[in-house]
Amino acid sequence: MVSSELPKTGFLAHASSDLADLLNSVATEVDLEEGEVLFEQGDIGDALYAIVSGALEFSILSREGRKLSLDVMRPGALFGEIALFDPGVRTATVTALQPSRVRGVKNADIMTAIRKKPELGIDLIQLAGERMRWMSSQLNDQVFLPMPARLARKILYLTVDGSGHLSLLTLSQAELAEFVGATREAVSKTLSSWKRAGVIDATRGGVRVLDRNALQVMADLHQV
Amino acid sequence: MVSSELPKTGFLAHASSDLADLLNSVATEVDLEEGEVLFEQGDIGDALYAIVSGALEFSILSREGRKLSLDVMRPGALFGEIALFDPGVRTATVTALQPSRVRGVKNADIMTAIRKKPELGIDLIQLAGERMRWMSSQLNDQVFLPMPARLARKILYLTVDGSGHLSLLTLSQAELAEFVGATREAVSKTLSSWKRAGVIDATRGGVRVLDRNALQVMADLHQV
DNA sequence: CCGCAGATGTGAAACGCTTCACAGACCGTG
DNA sequence: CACGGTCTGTGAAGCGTTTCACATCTGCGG
Repeated sequence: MVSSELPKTGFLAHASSDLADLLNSVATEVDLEEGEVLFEQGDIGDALYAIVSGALEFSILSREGRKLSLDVMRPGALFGEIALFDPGVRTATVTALQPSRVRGVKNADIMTAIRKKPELGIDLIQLAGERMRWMSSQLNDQVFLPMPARLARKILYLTVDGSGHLSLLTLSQAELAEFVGATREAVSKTLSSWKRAGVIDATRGGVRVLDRNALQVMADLHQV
Repeated sequence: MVSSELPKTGFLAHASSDLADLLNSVATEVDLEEGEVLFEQGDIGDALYAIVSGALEFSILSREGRKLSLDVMRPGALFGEIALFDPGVRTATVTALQPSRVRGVKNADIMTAIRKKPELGIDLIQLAGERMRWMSSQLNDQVFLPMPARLARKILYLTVDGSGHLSLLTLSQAELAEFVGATREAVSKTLSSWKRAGVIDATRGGVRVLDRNALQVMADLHQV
């Protein structure tokens, strides 16, 4: 049923072993191609997932088809926890950005596991808590910050990686625009001005961070 | 320690009895005057609260002091669940809109209770799930909807009450503006136009809904 | 019943972002 | 190596909302 090693990064790094045990016993593995959708906002879902390898995008959609991307999730990340005890409509869409492998555990299996090992329930509440904090900060940013500050924050956020900082972010300007909730043109214009200032270097299909501190300043400024 | 009856409305209406038992045994009661702040974004907190009576406002703050109000919570509502297993900085501010009474249960007490009654952990994950769904919809609204649609939605949302619909919403236009994330002037102008159309009636310090269906339409429209 | 503070109405100007339109750059593929 | 499609840069006009500046209303305390 399970064929590959579970990573010890992301949320899994500090969760109790009960969670890893669960993912090693009753989970089913799913492989995704680049661009494949694991589940979509509006689907009925009752499974929690853990990322084994690859990278998945987490986004929400408007009724008119506009997309707001929120996160790029990497190995060790857990998601889909809302559906755990409130199996129902998914509130977000998850898409593979690269060929990826995930493990899913069904609602019912987690319920029985929690009744046997309450510690597991505590882990999952903590997971939900972290997600809530994070969602709350996203709402804060979207409501209170002007576009350039949101852009700076997302670039900084998406270039941290367990150990340290990645300087290169491989997202097109169109994709970045979906992350900040703005148009490609607006993103292009601010990136251009930052490039002129030597803060970043923009190449086709990617952004390289040159001066992290300067970006940090942009992220706090309310005017450019 | 506990002197008054716990309501059977809100989240408490469909939670397991373990939760009510917990709130009846180890909880401490707090009385709040109108305008009093129970906790503030940034505080360290480790308690979950249930509302016994009154009404509390749930809001988030920007660093510059702007406020986005999200909800008015009423008897039977539970909140502060993020702090449960991730005791740390509160992500929101809770203020009494009227004299209110709440019951708080500490992190540690809930942890021991869950280890004895795993069912309780399931209840709390469900609570977290509901909150997540709701936060997600708030983010969706704020990002994708124009101000008039957000205003219509908030008015509709804040005038439902367990049994049916309240027609009168007692919030000033300035307060409504904080709920929709806009200025008082902008809110005043759209309310005026709706008043002219006979959809609502605006009096000093309150809005009365006359035509719920028409408001429903405004809530879905992307242009006025 | 007067006065006054807070609540509401409304217009004009400014601003940030979108929309639209298009030009140029890059890159895989035939 | 030329072509087509995607990605990027940028200007001009438009739109919704904020900001600012007042006028007006309303209810309560003196």
